[in-house]
Amino acid sequence: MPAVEREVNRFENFLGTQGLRLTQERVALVREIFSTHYHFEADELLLKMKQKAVKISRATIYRTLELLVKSGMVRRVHLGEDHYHYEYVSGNSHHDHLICTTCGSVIEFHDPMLENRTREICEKKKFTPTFYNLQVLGICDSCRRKGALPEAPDRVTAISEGALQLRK
Amino acid sequence: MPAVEREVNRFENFLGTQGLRLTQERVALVREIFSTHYHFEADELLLKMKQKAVKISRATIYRTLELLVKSGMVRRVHLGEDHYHYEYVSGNSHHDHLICTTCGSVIEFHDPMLENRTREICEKKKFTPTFYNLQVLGICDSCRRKGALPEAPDRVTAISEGALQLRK
DNA sequence: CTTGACTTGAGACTGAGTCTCAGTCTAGGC
DNA sequence: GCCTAGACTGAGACTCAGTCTCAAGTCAAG
Repeated sequence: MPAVEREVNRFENFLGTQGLRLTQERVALVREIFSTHYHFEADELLLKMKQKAVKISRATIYRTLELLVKSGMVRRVHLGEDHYHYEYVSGNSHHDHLICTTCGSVIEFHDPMLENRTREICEKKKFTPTFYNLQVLGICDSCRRKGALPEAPDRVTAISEGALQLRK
Repeated sequence: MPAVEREVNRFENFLGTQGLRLTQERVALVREIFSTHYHFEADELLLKMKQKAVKISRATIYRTLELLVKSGMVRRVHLGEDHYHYEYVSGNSHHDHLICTTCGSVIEFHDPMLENRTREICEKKKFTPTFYNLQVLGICDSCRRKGALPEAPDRVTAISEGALQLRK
């Protein structure tokens, strides 16, 4: 079974446990999400479906995304901009993001050492963690080569909350 | 000079370098921010000023916050909810957040080991970081004692982007 | 075929944040 | 003291992601 169909199946199973149905709309969305996108926005999805002449309303998109998040197949993340992004979860692996403030590209990484250290800190503070999220904003290699400056004042200010003064 | 007035001064200096003026409204906002709040929201500020019968419009609040962010005195952060929070920057120290999904409280911490490791990762990926931000969502000690469960499905889903499936 | 629960689209609504514009203020030049 | 340019402000319109409502459609089970 192709990977996408496996995801459709997974979603159907989840829906089953909730007494919900796998409809045409939901199938179409899951296929779209798991075949082309990795990080995406709700509106982007709406647009894509419109382009493909698949009629799905905004409400349904948001509703389906909510279900996908609940099922654990999709995750809602902040990538610096002021609205949500979504990413699908493959193999449930946790990862963090390096986000280029010049071109918007996202590099993922996973680092057990960071994770362990974070856990240690939580223990020390008697905090029971359920989820953690590390974002690093900056300039990716290819943008730096093109001469992008770390300053990028507008974007950085807009995104990232006073980054400027951290740099000396 | 009391701490708050020192901040007013700092802001005035910044404004000066930009050819901008320190107005009554700006003074009032800086005083408010640096005397009572630590993490706050724009709307909260609007409300407080209204309660104190200080007439300041929403536009001015947002404009002033933008200036404060630019000056580096205030930082804009995402604390899980779907709008911005602000925090003032004292002594420019970087720190991260443990956010309780039950009571909303925020514990700050700073860990050089994490910071170094993050820097190493960036080097490895040839990424030039300008800012980083680590958030951990979970349950604080006092909520846990009161029996709060890590599940808190609604809030966690709403906030935190599929946290549920990370937990086994 | 009926019932009841699930699903959908359309469009109204919300709320944070932004923008515009006309009027006000102020520093600096005369 | 008066003028002027440019900074500043409030009111309210606007935007845009996301949510909600409601009437109509669909489907499974009895």
